[in-house]
Amino acid sequence: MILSVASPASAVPPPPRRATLDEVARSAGVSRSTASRALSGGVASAAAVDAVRRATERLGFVPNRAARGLARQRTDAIALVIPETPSFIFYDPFLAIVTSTVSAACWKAGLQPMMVLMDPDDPVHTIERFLHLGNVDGMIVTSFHHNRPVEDLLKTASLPAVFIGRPPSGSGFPYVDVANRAGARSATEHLLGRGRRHIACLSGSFDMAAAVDRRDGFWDAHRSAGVEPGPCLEGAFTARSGLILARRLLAEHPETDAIFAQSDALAAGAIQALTAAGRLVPDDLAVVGFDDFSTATEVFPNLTTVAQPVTELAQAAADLMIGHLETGQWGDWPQILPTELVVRQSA
Amino acid sequence: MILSVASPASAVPPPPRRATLDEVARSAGVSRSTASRALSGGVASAAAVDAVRRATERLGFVPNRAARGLARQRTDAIALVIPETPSFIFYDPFLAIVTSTVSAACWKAGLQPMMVLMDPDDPVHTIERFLHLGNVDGMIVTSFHHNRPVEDLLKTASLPAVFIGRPPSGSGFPYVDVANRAGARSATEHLLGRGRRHIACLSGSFDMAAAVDRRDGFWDAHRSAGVEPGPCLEGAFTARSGLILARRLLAEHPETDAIFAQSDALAAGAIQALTAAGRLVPDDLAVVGFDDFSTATEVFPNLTTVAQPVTELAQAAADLMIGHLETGQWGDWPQILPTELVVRQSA
DNA sequence: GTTTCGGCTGGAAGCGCTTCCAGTGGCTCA
DNA sequence: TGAGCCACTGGAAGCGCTTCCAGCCGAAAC
Repeated sequence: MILSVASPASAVPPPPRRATLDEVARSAGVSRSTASRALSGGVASAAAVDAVRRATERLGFVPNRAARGLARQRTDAIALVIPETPSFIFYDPFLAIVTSTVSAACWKAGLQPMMVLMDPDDPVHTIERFLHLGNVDGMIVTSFHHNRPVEDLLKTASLPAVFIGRPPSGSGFPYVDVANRAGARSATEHLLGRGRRHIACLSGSFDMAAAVDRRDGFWDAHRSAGVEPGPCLEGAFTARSGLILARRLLAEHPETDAIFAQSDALAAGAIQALTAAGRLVPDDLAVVGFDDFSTATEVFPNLTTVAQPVTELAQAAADLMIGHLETGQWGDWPQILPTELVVRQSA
Repeated sequence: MILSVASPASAVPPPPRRATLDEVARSAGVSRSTASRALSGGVASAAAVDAVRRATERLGFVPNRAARGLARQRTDAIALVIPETPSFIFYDPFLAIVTSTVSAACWKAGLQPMMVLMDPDDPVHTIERFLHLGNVDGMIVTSFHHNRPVEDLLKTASLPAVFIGRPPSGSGFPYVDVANRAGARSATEHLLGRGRRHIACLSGSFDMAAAVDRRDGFWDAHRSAGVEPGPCLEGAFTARSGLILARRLLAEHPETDAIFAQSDALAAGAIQALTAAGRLVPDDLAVVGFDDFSTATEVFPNLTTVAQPVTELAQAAADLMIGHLETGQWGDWPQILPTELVVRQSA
């Protein structure tokens, strides 16, 4: 398998020893305690702080994380738990935004974010091992599918946790979410308002709360309008699923004149199927999506969709976690962020 | 911004204190030293090992990572450095494979992988801060663009490092790579073999070694065949770039009868542009890609492409790093893995 | 001039683990 | 029977940091 292995003997020097607080203190002419206080904002005279600061720079001192963690009984790291297999994660814009937002928030707060994924070969165990290892102070969980073992695991990990997206069962974890139900309702009302009367719903998997909530919103709108809701087909939040479900829909429910797709990807897949079947969007069938990610304006016709504030959502989760770490108290939750219908061409 | 903040008073109990080695030792009726040895495979009688194992289970003991790290002077964590902004990373199949492979390899070796991305607002500093914090034993760097500050940074971090993909300048870092040049050559030879004489190359950015090497392979094939190479257009390794470059190509070099695209994404984008322009693939223009990711069989016509063994590549990098951590020595490098031309419909 | 106070300080005791070192006891071998 | 080994063990000394606790000093209060 290996083609070439020419071997220029190791060129990389062994890492030089790092300076310790002791050395900094000595170099600054103060005690270790004072140096420590000066660095971490405890009581210390201006002169001491200054001397320590200078010594720190002179020696290139960087505090040892393990030692600090040991002494303070905290790791200053938090886990971003995404119980999905890596291959999936890398195609989901939602997770991309969540990851980068949470990471940025952590860095700003002096915390180290760590991504915890699931090893497909050994799903529960990798997470368990990580969380129980006591190397994080808390966790932010997202993209959570209803899954007893994992949920139990998170509970027994006895770590503070925040969920992004309502946990499926009433597990008592603090969480933030968007107004899925209201958003779905407004999307459906938009379709009803345009005179559509045979509206189908393409849904993500019902093991996720978002899918359930959006379906309920879809039903709410129908109930209020006194219109019989069309079929609700369950799949996944992906384009591929949209394609498949839309094909099935055309075959089984030819009277359908509108689709509420629970994600932009589902909508995009559906539009692909509709177009392939010679149906015009929005004339023959109107389509509304959910997300307002970049896909929404990359497909033709551009998607009418329910915009959800993912950045704010992730930020809220991070704030909740960070606040708890700092104060020991949970801030207000659940925080439910509003969605907004963005009308474009597809409906 | 926040819609609802009903607040069920904090329901999450404070984490219970964890058992320590001392307690395990006492419970097992041995000394702490013996317990430590029993757990980490040092010399210890079978009876002692067994007693400690049982006590460990009874007490739910999990070793404290910080304490262990402090005592052993190592963190048992390694950084996967991807100097890209998060938004980019999440759409790259190469990185998806690398990430999951490296993670799995680390877990297997008892190491904690940590993803280090670039904060777009503060590119160098986030990495610097992380690496200098001394919380990893080594790093695996990939998707590296030529970038002096970052390269210097990696050097001064004085951590053992392995690159996936040849570092642009001869920086002396151990690395693994695929045979980019040979792969590109074989792709080009395939096109020449089919009688194409006006072959263009759509390239990724030349600040990455892969783009340079693949271009060189493209030229190699032409030189050997005594054929004048067509233009080489530089962009990025993305579908969008493929679309744009192919349009330009059609306008500026209408005689072109084949395209060697340096990635599947580039090829897919190019095919989209060609199809839109009414050109038939492969009849009017043949297209060869590079990667053999899932895109290759998702576009129409299916891509003839150069398959690269990304999983093996990532595994090799992880092995190199892990080996160094265990032995203090670098294994053979560079390891250059072979590519293979997969012939499908597009050429 | 003495007491009181408050701001700073250094010493020392850990945090939970690893590992060196000097045993201890049971064996084998002469 | 005693010397010599060997396998195993516990004590103790750290790893580098934080933090409690006295103690010191000068300034304010009496």
